[in-house]
Amino acid sequence: MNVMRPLIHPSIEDVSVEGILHVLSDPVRAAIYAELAGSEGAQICSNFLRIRDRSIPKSTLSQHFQALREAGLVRSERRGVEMHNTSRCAEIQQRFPGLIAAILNAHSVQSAVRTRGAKHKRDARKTKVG
Amino acid sequence: MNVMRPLIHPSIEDVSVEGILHVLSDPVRAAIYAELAGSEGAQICSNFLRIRDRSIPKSTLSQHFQALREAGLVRSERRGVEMHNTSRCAEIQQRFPGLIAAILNAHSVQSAVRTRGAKHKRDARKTKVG
DNA sequence: CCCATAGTTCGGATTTTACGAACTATAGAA
DNA sequence: TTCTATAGTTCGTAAAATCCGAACTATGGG
Repeated sequence: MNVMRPLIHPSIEDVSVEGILHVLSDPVRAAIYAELAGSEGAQICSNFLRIRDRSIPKSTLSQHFQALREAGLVRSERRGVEMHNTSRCAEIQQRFPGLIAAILNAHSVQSAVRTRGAKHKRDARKTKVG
Repeated sequence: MNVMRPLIHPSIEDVSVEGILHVLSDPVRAAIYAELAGSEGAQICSNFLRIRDRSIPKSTLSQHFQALREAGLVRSERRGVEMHNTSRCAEIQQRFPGLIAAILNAHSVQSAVRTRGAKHKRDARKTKVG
C-alpha cells in the first residue's frame, strides 16, 4: 500500500503566472530552477542536495521538485533509479514572453550585488525591520 | 496603548526579487499592484475593497498593502484620514530591468485568455489535480 | 467634545511549509 | 530469486504564514 503517485505536468495553457511567481519566490527553488534553465541536459534531484552553500533535506528537496513540476516550470522523467529534470522554459517563453528571462536576470543582478557588497542576509524574502 | 507602527519603506537596494515575486504571487495583490502601476495619481486603500469581482475584508486589505509596501513595491503616505498609495515601478525598473513589465504583461496575457476561453478557475495559484 | 471615515492591530482558526522517519521503486550483484 | 544499494516519495507532526471579524487608533469636521 501507499503507492507512489504519478508525476503531474500541467499542459502549458494551464500554467499560471501566480503559480510561477509563487514557486520562484522561494530562494532554494529559484536557485534550482536557474541551474536547470542554464544547463544543457537534464539534472537529477540529488545534484541539489547542496545548493548555495546550504544543505537541503531530501524530503524537502522532493517537495520543491514537486512544486516546480506542478507549477509547470520543470519536466521530470524517471530513468531507472533517478529522476531527470529539465526546465520547460521554451514553452513558458511562448506563453509569457520575457517573464522567465526577466526573473532569472533579476536574480543574477541581485546576487551580483550581494557578492560584491557588504551586508549579507540569510533569507531576504522578508526584509523585516524591527 | 497599542500605538500604530510607522510605515516601513525599504530602500531600493534592499528590495529583493524573492520578495517581489512572493508579493505578486497573490492574485489580489497582483491586481492591486497592476491597478496602481497603471494609474496616474495615487490611490487610496478603500478603492480596493472590491477588486476583480471579489470583496476583500478591510483587515486583509490592510495587510496586503503592508506586504506590498514592505516588499518595496508601493509607497504609502498618509494624507489626512486616508492613505495615498503609488507604485515604485520606476525605481524597481532601475534595479531589476524588465521584471515588473514582464510580470504585468504575463498577468494580462493570462487574463486575456481567461476572458475569452472556456474554463474558469477561482484561484489558479495551485492547479492541483486529484 | 462627539461623530464619521479610513485604516490598523489583535486573536484565533485555517492553511501552508519544513523535515525526520519510514516507505516505494529500480538496478545490479550474489 | 533474494539481497543490497541508491534515488526519491509519502507520512506525521511541529512551526510558520495567512485570513478575517472585532476592537482599536488616527484624523477631520461639525
